[in-house]
Amino acid sequence: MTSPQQDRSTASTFAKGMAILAAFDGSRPTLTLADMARATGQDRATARRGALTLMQLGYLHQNGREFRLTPKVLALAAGFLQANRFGRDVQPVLNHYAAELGHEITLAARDGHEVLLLAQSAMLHGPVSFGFTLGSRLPLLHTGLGRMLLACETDAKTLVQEAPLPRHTAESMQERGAILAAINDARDLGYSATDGEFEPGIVGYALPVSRPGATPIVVGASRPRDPATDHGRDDTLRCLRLCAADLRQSRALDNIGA
Amino acid sequence: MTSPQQDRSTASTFAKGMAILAAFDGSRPTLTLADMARATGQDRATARRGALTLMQLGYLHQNGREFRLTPKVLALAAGFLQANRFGRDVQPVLNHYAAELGHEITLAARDGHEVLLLAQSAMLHGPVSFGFTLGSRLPLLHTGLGRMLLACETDAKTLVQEAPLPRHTAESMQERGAILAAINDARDLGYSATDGEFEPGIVGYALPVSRPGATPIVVGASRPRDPATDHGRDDTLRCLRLCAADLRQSRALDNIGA
DNA sequence: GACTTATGTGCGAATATCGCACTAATCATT
DNA sequence: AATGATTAGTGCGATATTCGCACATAAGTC
Repeated sequence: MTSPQQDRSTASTFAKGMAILAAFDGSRPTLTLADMARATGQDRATARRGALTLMQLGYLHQNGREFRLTPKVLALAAGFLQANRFGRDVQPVLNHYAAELGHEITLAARDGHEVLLLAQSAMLHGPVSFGFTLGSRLPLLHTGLGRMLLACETDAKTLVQEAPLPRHTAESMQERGAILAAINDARDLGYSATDGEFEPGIVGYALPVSRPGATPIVVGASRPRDPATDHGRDDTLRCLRLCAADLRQSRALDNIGA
Repeated sequence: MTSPQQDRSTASTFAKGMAILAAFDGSRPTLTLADMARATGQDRATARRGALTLMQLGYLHQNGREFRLTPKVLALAAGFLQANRFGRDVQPVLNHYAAELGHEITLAARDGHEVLLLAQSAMLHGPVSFGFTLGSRLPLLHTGLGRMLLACETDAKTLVQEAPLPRHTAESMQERGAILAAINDARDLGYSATDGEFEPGIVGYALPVSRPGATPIVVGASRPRDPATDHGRDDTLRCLRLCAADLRQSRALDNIGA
C-alpha cells in the first residue's frame, strides 16, 4: 500500500469511499470509473471498489460505463433537514416572506471556501438565479450571502486570503483588500450587498440569522438591478430582517454546527 | 474478526460507514455512539471509528456525547439534484401547477418498501402534510403516491406482500389483497386515490410521470376531504395530469435509475 | 489499422480493521 | 449520597481486508 497510517481511530477506506460519493458534485451528471479515480486521486481499482460498494448499497446506479447517483442520496440529506425541522419551521417562514417580497429567499451557511445553500423559498415569479438547489455551492467572495457569512466569522481575514478569487463578471472585485473592507462594512451595517459581481445585473442582499458566536447562517435575496434607483433595497432589507427574526425565534437553526 | 468475506470487489468498511451515516434518519436529531452501534449492529469501536471519520470529513459534528449531521450532507443530495436538473426543470414546473391547483404537489419514487420524496412544490396556503421534506420517507401501501408507484411496477404483488402494513389511521386498509386490488384499479384508471389512510381527513391523489418501463416516478397532491362532495377530485387530477405531461416533456427525469 | 483511453480481474504483501477486554466517566434511580 | 446502569475511551493481537500492480480485454479516436 502506501505509507502506514498513524490514526487507528478513523477508517481510511470509509473516507476514500466518501470521496467517491462526493465526486458526484453535479458538475457532470455521470461519472465513469476513470473519472472517479481521477477526481479523487485514487487507484482505479480502489475507486471501482468504492463505486461497486455504493451500487450495492443503492446509492449509485450503473448504466454501461456511466455511473449516476440514485434518489437514495436524498435520504441522507433528509436526516439533516428533519433533525433541524426544516419542513415544519424553516421552509414555511422562507416561503411566507418570499411571497411578501416577491423574490426568492435563500438560507445559507459556509462550507470551507464556498457558500452552501441550506434552503430556498419557492420561485414564484420565475427564477432570478437559475438552477440552484438545496446543497448547491456558491462563491464565497462575490455573493452577498458569502460576504455576510464572512462578516460573521472572527477570522474573516484568513478566509478571504485563502478563498479562490475567480472573475465571474466584469464587476467581480479582484482585490482581496477591497473585499475584506466590504465585509467589514457588512459587519458594521448588519447587512451585505453585492452588485453584479456574480451574475450580471443582479443585486444580492444578505443578513445574519444566527446569533453572534454561533455557527454563522444567513438569509439573502437577489433581484435584478433597478435601472433607476435602488428603490427596492429598503423593502428587501426590511423583509429579510423580519424573516431572520422569525427564524431566530423558531430556534430551529440553533443546533446547526460546522 | 467475523467470517471471511467472499467479495473482494466491495469495501465492507465503507459499507459500515455508510450505515452509520444512514442511521441519522431524522427520527432523532442527535445520536450517541451507543445509538449508532445499536442502530447498525456494529461493535461500538467500529461505530466510533465511522463517526470519527465522518467528523474528520465534516459530515458530522460532535457536541459532548451527541453527534449531529452538518449541512455538508446537503451537498451530497445536490449532486443528484443538479445532475437531473431539478432546479431548472423540475421545481419550476411543480411550483407552477401547485399555484394553479392551490395545493402542494409532490414528486416521488420508490426506495425499497417506502416512498421517497424527490421534490415538493412550495407550500402556499399552509401545509396540508406537515413537515415533510425532500428525502422524507412515506409508507408505500397507504398513500396515493405509494399505490401509484406500485401500479407502475411489474411485480407489485411481491412488494405488497413484503412491505410493512402499519395502521396509521382507523381507515388504513389492513388486507393486502384489498390493497393490491386498489393498485390494480390505479393502474387501469391511470391514477390512484387514497382517503384518510395515512393522515385522517386527507385525500391523496397520484399519477405516473415516468414512461412505461422506466423507473417509476409519480406526482401527487393531498387535500382535506371535502365534506360535501369530492368536488376537487377532477380539478386535482386534471392539474396533476398537466404537470406530469410537462415533466415528461422536459426529459429531466429520464435518467433516474433505482 | 494503430493509438489512446477505459475496464475487468487476479493475487501476493502487509496494512488496516476488527472486536475483545478493561478503565473511567457520566447518567439515572432510589 | 450511594448504587447501579449505561456510555465513552483505549490498547492491542490476530487476521481478514485492502491495496495497487500487472496483464488482458474492450471501447473509443484519429
